[in-house]
Amino acid sequence: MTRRRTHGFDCAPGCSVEAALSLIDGKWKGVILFHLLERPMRFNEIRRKLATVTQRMLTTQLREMEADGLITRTVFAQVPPRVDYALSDLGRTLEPALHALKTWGDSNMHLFSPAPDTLNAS
Amino acid sequence: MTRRRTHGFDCAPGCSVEAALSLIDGKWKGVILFHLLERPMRFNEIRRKLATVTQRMLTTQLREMEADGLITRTVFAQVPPRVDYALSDLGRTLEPALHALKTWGDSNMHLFSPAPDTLNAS
DNA sequence: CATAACGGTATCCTTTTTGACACTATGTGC
DNA sequence: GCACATAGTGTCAAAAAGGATACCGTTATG
Repeated sequence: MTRRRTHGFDCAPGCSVEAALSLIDGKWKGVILFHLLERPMRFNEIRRKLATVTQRMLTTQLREMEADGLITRTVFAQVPPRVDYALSDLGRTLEPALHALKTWGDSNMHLFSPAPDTLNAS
Repeated sequence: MTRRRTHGFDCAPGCSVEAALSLIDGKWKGVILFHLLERPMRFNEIRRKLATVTQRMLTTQLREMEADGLITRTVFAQVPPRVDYALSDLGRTLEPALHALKTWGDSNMHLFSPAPDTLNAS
C-alpha cells in the first residue's frame, strides 16, 4: 500500500474503511493473514505457500503486521531456529472481513484473470 | 497499492483475497466506494468529501476503478459540465466486504489513532 | 473585465514500496 | 571439509504511487 505508515486519515465517514485497509494493504499481507487463519506457521512454511515472495519482503510484511498487533511472533530457542507466526486476538477479529474479501474474489476473480480454463486447446 | 496493475497473482488459496484487495487498494478508493455506496455523486462532490485529495489523484482513482468495472462514469452534455460517478453492478457486490472492513475499522480504529481525546491538556 | 464553478490534463518531483542479491550464525548429515 | 536447513539482515536499485502546481474551455455572475 501505500498509505500504511501515513497515519492521519481524513476521517470522512469512510475513514474507518481506510484504517482497516491500511493494515492489510501490502502486497502479501492479505494472503499471509489468510493462511494464518487456518493455523500458525513457521517462516519458511509461509514462504513456501507464497512461492514468489523474497525473504526480505516476507520479513518486512510480518514485522509490520506484528507491529500493528495483528500477528504474534514466537521464537523457540532451538537449532535450527524455529519461529512461529500466529494471528493475535486482534488479528482474528479480521476474519469476517478477510472472508468477505475472499468470497468476493472467488466470485469475481474470473473477470480479471486471463481465464486460463478458456484456453484449453486440443 | 502496490499491486494494482501487476496482475498475475501467485494463486495460493489466498489469491482471491489479493485479487479483491488489488482493486480497492489505492489511497482513496475505499472511501470513494464507501461514499458511492450511499448514492451517485459528481466529481467535485466527491472531492469535497475527501477534502485533502488533489484533482489529479481523484481523477486517477476514479479512472482506475472505472477501468476495473467497479464504477460507471456518466457525462452530461451541459455547461457547466456534469459528470456522475456511480457504483456499477459489480461495484455494488463489494458492499458486504466494504461493510466488513468498516465494521472492523469502527471497532478497532481507536487502537491505531493518536487517541486525541487523551491529549486534552487544558 | 475579472472571477468563480465545473471537470478535468500535463509536467515535474518526492516518497514509498518492492525486488535482487549477497551475507550471517548454528548445527546436522555425508 | 562441504552442503543444507533454519530465520533472518544489509545494501542497493528499480518501479510504483502519490503530491504540487499550473493550465484548458465554457458559461454565469458581479
